[in-house]
Amino acid sequence: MPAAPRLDDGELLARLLEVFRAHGYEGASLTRISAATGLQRPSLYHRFPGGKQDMAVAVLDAAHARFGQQVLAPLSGKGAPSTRLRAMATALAEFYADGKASCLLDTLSLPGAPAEVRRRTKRTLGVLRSGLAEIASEAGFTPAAARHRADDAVIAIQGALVVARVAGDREPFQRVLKDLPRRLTTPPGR
Amino acid sequence: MPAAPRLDDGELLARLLEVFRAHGYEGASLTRISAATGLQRPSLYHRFPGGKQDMAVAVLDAAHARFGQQVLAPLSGKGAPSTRLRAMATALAEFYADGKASCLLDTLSLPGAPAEVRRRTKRTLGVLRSGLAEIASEAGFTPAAARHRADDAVIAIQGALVVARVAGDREPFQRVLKDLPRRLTTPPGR
DNA sequence: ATGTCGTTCCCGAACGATCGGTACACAAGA
DNA sequence: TCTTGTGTACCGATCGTTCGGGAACGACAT
Repeated sequence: MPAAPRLDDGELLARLLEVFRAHGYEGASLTRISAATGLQRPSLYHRFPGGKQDMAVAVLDAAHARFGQQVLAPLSGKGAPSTRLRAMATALAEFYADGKASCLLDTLSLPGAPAEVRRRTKRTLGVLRSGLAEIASEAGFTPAAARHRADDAVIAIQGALVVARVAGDREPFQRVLKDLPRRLTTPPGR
Repeated sequence: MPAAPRLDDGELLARLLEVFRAHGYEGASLTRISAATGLQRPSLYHRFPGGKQDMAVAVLDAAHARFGQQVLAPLSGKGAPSTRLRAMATALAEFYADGKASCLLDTLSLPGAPAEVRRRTKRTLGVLRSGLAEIASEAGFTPAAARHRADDAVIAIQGALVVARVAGDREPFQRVLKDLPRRLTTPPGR
């Protein structure tokens, strides 16, 4: 029927992702978004009738899905837990551009973002925690210990991304990823 | 000599700290700052001629100083490293309101903040890393190992604050603080 | 082939509101 | 009176958003 989009939905969401994760919700002005996508502001409203909040929600939903497929799915595969965790670390490195990119869950969770947006950050963080807890449990930890290990891993990833952004030093992030299997499988007494 | 300020500098900086650490640089609009301090915008320009950037810099400098006195100073005291680290954990808990407050280094390091501001976040993070590395070194680690331990501790603190904000769950933050002494003093093989 | 028609996509222009910032006058203590 | 702090009023620019219309395309009737 109609005219072809200048930017297919996937590419558009990818550009939006970059803007939101770099600048946060309030920092992602429509002018910046317009510049990053090549679409004028009114055109963005054609794609996202709900405006900026719609864009952020779409980005979070897409990231949630991509996270499930690329990062969490390998955890449910076959092979030793440590093998699967190494696969996950590789996926995480790509997801966060080796530490160069910030995490949406961080930048979109400030109180300036709409409640709907913040709720989605909470949801995605929840599935990440649960996914890691499950594999830690599978590696032999009690449920409580597995939950602690998983939280420590999530904390390490998020913290490493903050350090990478603030200090401009990606080495800690890479080390965290490398240590991920040990973190979630090695028993405490060595 | 002259008219007394409605708010002494300390209280003013404390209010500014809350706004900046909650909303980040771009989210900390002068309207929000005005509401939080009770001062009209022109009055803020009287206190900070350089405007918003001056306020952010002043907040970071004050936090840097307070951080040095309340958090880092206990590390140079006497007693076993683990004892000093417990004192530091207590100070950190207060500094971050038990996990309810975000970290300035996180929220003020987004690319929307002026370079001068981001540089200060980098500086403060640097002294934190160095301070922790020093005490880990004192606890018997090689310089390289101490640096890793310190980075892991910093990462854990920052990550725990992100998790606390996103998930509204402060338990991981409290656990990180509790584990701080072990993290920086216990040898790897248990 | 030709002409509309509905649909999809995009943009120029403009809206009210808020942004960061300023000029200036008044109020209060030395 | 002189200095310092605050408030009223206002600046241009940008904020997120809306309106209306033009361009491209498939469908359908002539």
